[in-house]
Amino acid sequence: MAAKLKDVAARADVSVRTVSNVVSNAAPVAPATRERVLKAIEELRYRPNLAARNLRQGRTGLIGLAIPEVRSPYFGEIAELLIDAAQERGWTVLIDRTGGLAAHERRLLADGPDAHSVDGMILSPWALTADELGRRSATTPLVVLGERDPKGTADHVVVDNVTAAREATTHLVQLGRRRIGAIGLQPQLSNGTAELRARGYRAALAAAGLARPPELTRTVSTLHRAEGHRAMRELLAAPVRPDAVFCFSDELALGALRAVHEHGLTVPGDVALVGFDDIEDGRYSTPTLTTIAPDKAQIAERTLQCLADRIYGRLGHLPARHVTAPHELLIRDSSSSP
Amino acid sequence: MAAKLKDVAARADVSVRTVSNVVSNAAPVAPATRERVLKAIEELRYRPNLAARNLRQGRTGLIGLAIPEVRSPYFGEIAELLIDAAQERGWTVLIDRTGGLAAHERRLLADGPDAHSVDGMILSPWALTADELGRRSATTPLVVLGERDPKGTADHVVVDNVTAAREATTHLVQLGRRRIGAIGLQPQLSNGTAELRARGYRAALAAAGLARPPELTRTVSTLHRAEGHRAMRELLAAPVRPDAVFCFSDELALGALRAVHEHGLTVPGDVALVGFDDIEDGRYSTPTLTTIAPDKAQIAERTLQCLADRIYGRLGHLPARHVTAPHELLIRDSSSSP
DNA sequence: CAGCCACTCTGCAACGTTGCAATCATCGTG
DNA sequence: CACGATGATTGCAACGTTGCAGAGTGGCTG
Repeated sequence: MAAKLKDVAARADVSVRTVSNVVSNAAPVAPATRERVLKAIEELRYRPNLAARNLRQGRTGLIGLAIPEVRSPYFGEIAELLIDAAQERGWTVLIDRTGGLAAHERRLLADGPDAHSVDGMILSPWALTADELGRRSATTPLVVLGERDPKGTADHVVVDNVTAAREATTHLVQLGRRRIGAIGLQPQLSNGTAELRARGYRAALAAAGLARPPELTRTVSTLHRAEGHRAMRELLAAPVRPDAVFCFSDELALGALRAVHEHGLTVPGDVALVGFDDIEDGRYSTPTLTTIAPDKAQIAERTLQCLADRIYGRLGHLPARHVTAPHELLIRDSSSSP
Repeated sequence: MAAKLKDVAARADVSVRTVSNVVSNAAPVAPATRERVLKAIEELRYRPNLAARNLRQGRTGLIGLAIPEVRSPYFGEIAELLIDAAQERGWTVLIDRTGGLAAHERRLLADGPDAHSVDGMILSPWALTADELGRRSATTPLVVLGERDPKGTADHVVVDNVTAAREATTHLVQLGRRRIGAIGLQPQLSNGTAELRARGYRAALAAAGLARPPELTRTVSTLHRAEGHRAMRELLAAPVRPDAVFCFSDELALGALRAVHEHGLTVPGDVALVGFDDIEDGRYSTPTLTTIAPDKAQIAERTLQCLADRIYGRLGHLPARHVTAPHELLIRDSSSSP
């Protein structure tokens, strides 16, 4: 049987309330008393009962994190940083894998994760439209990762996808490439990210006065390697072969890289590649992968900052905040001309 | 204000207890009454308060998962499968990243994750000795991932590391390789896994009558790519260069792969490589990576099976179980002789 | 020395749920 | 028709904690 406040109180010969005051620093306690209580706590190995505390305070100490998948390198890295940032603030993260399913995401918005009550939610939506996000009725503080409706009711933490994609594409232009393709469009998803990156891609080509033949862009169903692999094979099979491709994720780029090699061509010699996300894999692939690196640490930090502000009500009912985290173009071997 | 049982009861014109009975199926309720209650629940958007339920029942519905890191592909994949398996059983997984620190792991064993109470724990120890695991005083059901003291008090779910490592090494022998190195020994860790794989590696060489010069084995501080990269560089710089290397993880192997390429050599032509874990990255690297593939789905499933048995007391106080999940040697391009 | 204040400490009640035991209605059976 | 069995429903208490209001103690001030 675990020790409770009552047991500690009996042993230290004080009231239950005083023990509680020591434990949670709710009211001043005389040094001598505090000492005695702490000793009793130690001896009985007392640990507060979270369920009771939560019931009383209406807080759970839990943060819900809903992401499409844990195993993907990008989300894995983000999840880890978020978990660390949450831990620093005394929260524990409860992970919910949406699998990118709209129904699952919708349920989360309405009910919270797994029927567990949480103090706040971090959602990385995949299939949900900005509209649905905006209409959400739940009152749990929510921070959305990724660009969405600016008029939405929730805080957003984003990177500037249009600018980043433009920079990536412009980099390829400056290498002297002229048939620059793109892999990663997702017209079937209401997910705005792919569209924003596509916009940056087109803007860069337009600025360079380059043609934008539709056969140089490929849509994908997921951002996984397999899709990048398939898409690149299609591009290489077409009559007009690209001499560079901007992939909307590093995983797509790694799949594409493999397809190029299988086709007997070289990277960056025949085809230059740029990815997006700066996952660790890209630093050890052959060749290493040029990529857009979002500042993930800052994304995590600002996300929790937003959440904390909402939970502790520091923002009152201010309108939703839009935080843009910085990014950087990391030029590595897949796009350097040796 | 969220609706509670009382509100629903008032609206459905029944007692609080009856609503509770409908919600938790604790006692039979007449169809008509149930209907009325469900309607009220719907209208008021009632959701049970978990904190109160937990307080009353002494259960939390939470499972702690403690792993060294979330971002690593292997643990990410395992975590995802565990989360899914837990969800099927109505549990929510709470992830605690130990960072592979002994102190952190020790604290977990004593206190549980983040001072949150959980119904059960899954621990993938990194730095903890079998001895410390065995001396654990906490009574929370615990399942340990990875081989440890067979006399321990906790259930274990493992793969047969010795056999797997022997198979991997024997495969290299059968390719005709004679200077077969190993990357991944971790003598500084009490973690038994590396030692077991090393044992299998040595056994295979001994069985083939091959020499085992110590300069062909490399220790590492972590299982990351960077360490594999460094270790392989050292092996290639030595006077006796290996013609094959068994890496104790796929990440090590991918780092090693890069080092081989940087050295102007080819895989598998000059050096054949075999990894361990079957992470997704290895299926898309160039060349694709031969590896030992543990049956991760089964690891997750059996782990939760064990945990459920403990939590629901089906096993009573039976001695600790040792479950061995199957594995498989997947031969891919990094070790085929084209 | 009365009066006040600051500092500690305390008891009570409540958070929302469920286990327990009791009550009430209904039905089948001897 | 009486009685027990069965089924449906209920009230009370308790889980371990903290907010609140208040009591006790001692010192300082006027």
